[in-house]
Amino acid sequence: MKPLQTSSFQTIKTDILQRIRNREWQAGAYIPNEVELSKSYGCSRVTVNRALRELAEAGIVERRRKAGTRVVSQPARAANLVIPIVRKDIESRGAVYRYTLLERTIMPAAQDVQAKLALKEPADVLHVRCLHYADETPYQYEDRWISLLAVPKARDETFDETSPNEWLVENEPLLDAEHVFSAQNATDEQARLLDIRPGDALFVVKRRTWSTTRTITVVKLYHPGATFQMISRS
Amino acid sequence: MKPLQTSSFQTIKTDILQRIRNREWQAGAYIPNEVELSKSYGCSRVTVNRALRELAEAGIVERRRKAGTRVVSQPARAANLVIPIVRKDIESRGAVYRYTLLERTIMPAAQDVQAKLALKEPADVLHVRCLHYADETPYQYEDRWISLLAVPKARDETFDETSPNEWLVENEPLLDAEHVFSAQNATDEQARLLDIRPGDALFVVKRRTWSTTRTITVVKLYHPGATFQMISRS
DNA sequence: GAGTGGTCTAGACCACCTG
DNA sequence: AGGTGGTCTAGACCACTCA
Repeated sequence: MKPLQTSSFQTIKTDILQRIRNREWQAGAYIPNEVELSKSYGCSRVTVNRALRELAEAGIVERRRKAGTRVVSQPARAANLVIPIVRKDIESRGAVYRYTLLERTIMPAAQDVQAKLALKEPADVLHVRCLHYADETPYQYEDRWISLLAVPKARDETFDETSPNEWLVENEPLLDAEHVFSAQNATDEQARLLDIRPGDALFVVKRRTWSTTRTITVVKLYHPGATFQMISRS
Repeated sequence: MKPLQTSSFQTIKTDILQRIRNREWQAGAYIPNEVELSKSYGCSRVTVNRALRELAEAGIVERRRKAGTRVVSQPARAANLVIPIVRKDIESRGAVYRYTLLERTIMPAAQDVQAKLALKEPADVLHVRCLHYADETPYQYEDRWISLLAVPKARDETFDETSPNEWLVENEPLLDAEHVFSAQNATDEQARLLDIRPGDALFVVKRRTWSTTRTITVVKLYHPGATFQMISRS
């Protein structure tokens, strides 16, 4: 399945994982320090360090200076989740992508929007609602608020052809983001737009993106049948 | 918010990210190689390597030997998602945890179960259904299949007191796992168990865990109002 | 104060890939 | 064939934090 990893730090990482699995190193216990491990593995300390660092990033062990490295008792499952760009997601399934703009409004931020975008004073915001189709079937409904204080350029963009998703990736790339996933029943309007029945379960993704200080956009994505998959390998 | 990172590779990583944001290094373009970067930053190549490696892991750049390092055009959003152990999740919200066993049956695997657990021949499997409460309110309904071929010890465990979740964490820790998230409407039975209305939107997590070769468990978790949060920092 | 992990360096060899 | 990233080493200094 996976290509053979012959690098030394990988071998060491796997070996340490084995020992933890076999209870040779019990949960909660401290494992030998880097110097001792490097001696027993016959490698340099840096190599052991990399193995242990990656295990710590995976949540398998905890490390603290002076204290040492300890096996985490009940590690929470952690894994990398990838949320693709809608168009690519649809196209990778072999479907034809189409985009429709439903609304594009500029207005002063209302109380709740001001809070969502963490605006300190009232300011103009851009409200965009749109639909993404896969083979002419509604795939995702997008409801987005953009702070014009943070992205003034967005004022001149019509979003007729380009979806806000892609426009922002082009114009404000690599923002920090927070995602919250949940399930909710489709409202009448959502059902009409997505061509499903009211009450049908929707997979909802709320995304907030920001640059150093300013919150830039808040978006809610509604998928009727969407699933997210993630694989974690120890 | 975040502690100041004064380490050299962090500084370099941030600087490279800045240059990509500022379009100094355009999407799709190759950036200078490690030797050149280490000269311009006045550091060793290993330090640049670590910065670039982490950016590659974050999906910001792509690296190939001989070719070099290229800025990814439209990086898919990636982030680390943490799925805590139910009990810890509930207790961390300040609620009281309680567990109830609904069913514990040993039977030969039916066709579909055999497929789910990737069993090559018919074998006994353990079916466990249970409920997790937060402050006496149903919080999660769990429907799990355990391969007794892979975990024979489970045959002697009653799961009266300990939930299969925690029992497995204790007895078969650190398994590889695959998660699939989706939304679905509650069936009549699910609604009754979770004390909600039929049709209410449920957040569903399907988890498959395995060790080197054998699939060990398949579990479906149904949350009425559950949300998962994840934060990605560039 | 002292032990541990966190990081950096200079140099080296190798694996992989592209031209 | 040659350039690039991937990794390793030995030694070093530093930062953190526990006792």
